[in-house]
Amino acid sequence: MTNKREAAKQVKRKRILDESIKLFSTNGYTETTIQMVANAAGISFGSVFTYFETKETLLEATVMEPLEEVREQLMIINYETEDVTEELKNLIQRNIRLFSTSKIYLQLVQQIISRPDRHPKLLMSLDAFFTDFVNHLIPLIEKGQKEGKLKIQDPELVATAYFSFLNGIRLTMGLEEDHIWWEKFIDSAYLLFGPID
Amino acid sequence: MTNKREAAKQVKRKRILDESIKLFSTNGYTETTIQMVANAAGISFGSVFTYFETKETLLEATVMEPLEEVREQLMIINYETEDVTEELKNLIQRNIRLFSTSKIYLQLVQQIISRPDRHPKLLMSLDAFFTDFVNHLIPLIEKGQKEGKLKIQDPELVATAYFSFLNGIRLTMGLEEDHIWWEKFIDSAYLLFGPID
Amino acid sequence: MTNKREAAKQVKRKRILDESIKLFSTNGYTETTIQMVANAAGISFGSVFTYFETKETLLEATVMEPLEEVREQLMIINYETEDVTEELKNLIQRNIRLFSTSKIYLQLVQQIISRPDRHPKLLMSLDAFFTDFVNHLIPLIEKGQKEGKLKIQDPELVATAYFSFLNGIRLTMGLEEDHIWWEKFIDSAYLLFGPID
Amino acid sequence: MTNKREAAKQVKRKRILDESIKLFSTNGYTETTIQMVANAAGISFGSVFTYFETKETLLEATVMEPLEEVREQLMIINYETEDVTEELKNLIQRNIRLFSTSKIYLQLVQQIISRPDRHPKLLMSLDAFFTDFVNHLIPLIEKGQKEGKLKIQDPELVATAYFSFLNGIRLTMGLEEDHIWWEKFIDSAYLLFGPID
DNA sequence: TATGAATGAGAATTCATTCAT
DNA sequence: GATGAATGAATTCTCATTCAT
Repeated sequence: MTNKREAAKQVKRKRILDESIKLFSTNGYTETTIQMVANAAGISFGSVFTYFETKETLLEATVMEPLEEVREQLMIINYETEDVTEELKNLIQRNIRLFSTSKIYLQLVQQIISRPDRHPKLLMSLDAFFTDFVNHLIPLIEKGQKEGKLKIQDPELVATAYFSFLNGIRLTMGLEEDHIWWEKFIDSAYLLFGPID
Repeated sequence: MTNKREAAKQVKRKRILDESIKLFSTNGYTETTIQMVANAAGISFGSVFTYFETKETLLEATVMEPLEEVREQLMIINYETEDVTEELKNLIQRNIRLFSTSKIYLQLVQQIISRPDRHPKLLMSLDAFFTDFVNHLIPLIEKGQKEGKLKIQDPELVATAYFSFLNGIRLTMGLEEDHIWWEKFIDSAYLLFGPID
Repeated sequence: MTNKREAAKQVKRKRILDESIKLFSTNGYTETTIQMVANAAGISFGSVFTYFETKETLLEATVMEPLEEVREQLMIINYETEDVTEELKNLIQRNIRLFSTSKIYLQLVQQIISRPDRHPKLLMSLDAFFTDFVNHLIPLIEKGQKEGKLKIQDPELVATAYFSFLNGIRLTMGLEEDHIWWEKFIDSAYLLFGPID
Repeated sequence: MTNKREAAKQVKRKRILDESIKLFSTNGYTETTIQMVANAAGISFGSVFTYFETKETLLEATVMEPLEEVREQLMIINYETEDVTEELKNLIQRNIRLFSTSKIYLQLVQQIISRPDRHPKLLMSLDAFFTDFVNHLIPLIEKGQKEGKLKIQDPELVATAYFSFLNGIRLTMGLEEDHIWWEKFIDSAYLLFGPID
């Protein structure tokens, strides 16, 4: 009984969130109206407020909830690998594919980052995410450097550069038509780690 | 006479533009009001319309005019150099310094890029700028590759990757405190070109 | 069985009413929401509608039901008294105490009276109450005048003046801190009846 | 030039204020919409905000500005009078006439007082006004008592009682039709001062 | 040219009421 | 009987743009 109702609620909530990603991403936060979200989700205007107290709250959920999914996929690293080079290339490929298939969501994230003063709460979360990512990558880089597979560089710098590169491509590929190019950037990304031969 | 008057006009126009960059960059287009611009520029809000027909027009000028300055500085390349490696490193350093000192303006540009559907006219211009930049860089990369100083890669890809990297750092450094880090990325950027030895 | 259930209902109904007095009195009719009443009464907001059809109905009950209690206490007059002066002073004392202890309720009543066009039904009831009060008082005043204890004045005028005075104090004491002052007004009120010596 | 424009502004502002008194008084603050005010004043909705920043600001002006006029008229007292009794009667008559002709405004004031927590700023001002009024009246009462014309009572209490009485009549006369009665209350009010003979 | 008053479309949010569970 | 999700009318306030002075 209650479960059924609760389930229905969750479904509806998810629908709102899904449509919000698209709308916020395309139109920006300010220029997306609650009415638009409601229409897209097939519910009445007032109902959006049943699920999200304010527009700001909705944005927060819209940004934060998918972030956890991204985190899960982005943080998969096999530190025990025999072949660091191989692991690194695989990791880059996974990351680039993730970025290339999350265009809409990432566009939204970049809007948030481009307005750092506006959504401070979100910015802090995104910043923490970034730090996490960098810290996850460092051990692998260190391993590669120890094994003489990678040039000696500050691992934090390398990880930061790599993450920046991923984001930068997303930004630039928003300008250009996005195509198979994405895959080509795997090699470029790899270079940032300073592979030796 | 007329010259004096004309000069005064240009000064005022410039003041509006300068304040617009800051305001649009910080508050975003929609959340910056003409009133705010007028206040910042020390004129009445009605006067803004004397210099710019609409808010959109103002944004266009705000984005496009500094772009020319950026272009000038970004496009300086000495193709005749004896030492491609040296020239490349100098170029990267100049570029990174330019990016690190243009934070406010670039934040504005990224807002535009994060909303590709919104300001199509501006997007086209920025896209053209990007293409220009890439095309300017290609000959130097080709020269380096021919001389055996750089790994053989698609020059367009390399140039694109490099430009993306610059933009990506700007994005990420907006998250992190911006500091001497910028300089450190010179080496990372250089790696993207695939230097041999 | 049914009695028990019925009793439980009455208890809940009373709880709603009690909380409504406080909330309507403090926040006004429009700015009190059914949700607030429900929260205060510890029930779900949907349940309020089980007990009161509409918000207006709730207000009516909130104003009218305590009025009967006030009526009972306000209308106690011993017409057969030997000493009119004594009876009058006692009556004033009882009335003033009642008013001083019913601040919250009276504040609500004054809100109703201050918006005569808004709740016409309630206003009629309050008006009838006022007329009743005046009519109840007249015989005592007449008796006092006949016995030469009170100055000859239109008894209806005197009663009206007295009732107005009570209400006026409530209003003014809302401004000032309410304290022992209330008791002091007994003498002032007495003067309105025109005591001789 | 500027004067003409400034004058026109003041006229329009006054029109808004005049209509606001009526509307707020009749419909209450919450149930008066800016649209209603705009319509009544014959201007567009948005223009109200040209003259008053917020609805709350408008209310404040609506309550406070007429208060100064009331103050002027209410505070006229000739302390040097030969005949305190006469002066007192005249004063009461003036006050009662003022109250009887300011019904609409006073109804608004009473709404404010009936919601003490809502408009704290206004309440403080009204409270200060009340204190002023009482303090102005005290010397005359003291004089009357010294001259043996008035019964010895705490002058502050008497003044407070008198002011409360005036307000109470306004409240009660809101219930009853307002008529010549007002004038009749002059004698009742006079009694509050405790005249001897 | 400069100013700022006037306008009104548009947006977020609130809330009484209804009604399915 | 109790609950709370759904609805949409209603309201305040914002702001680009126009235009008279």
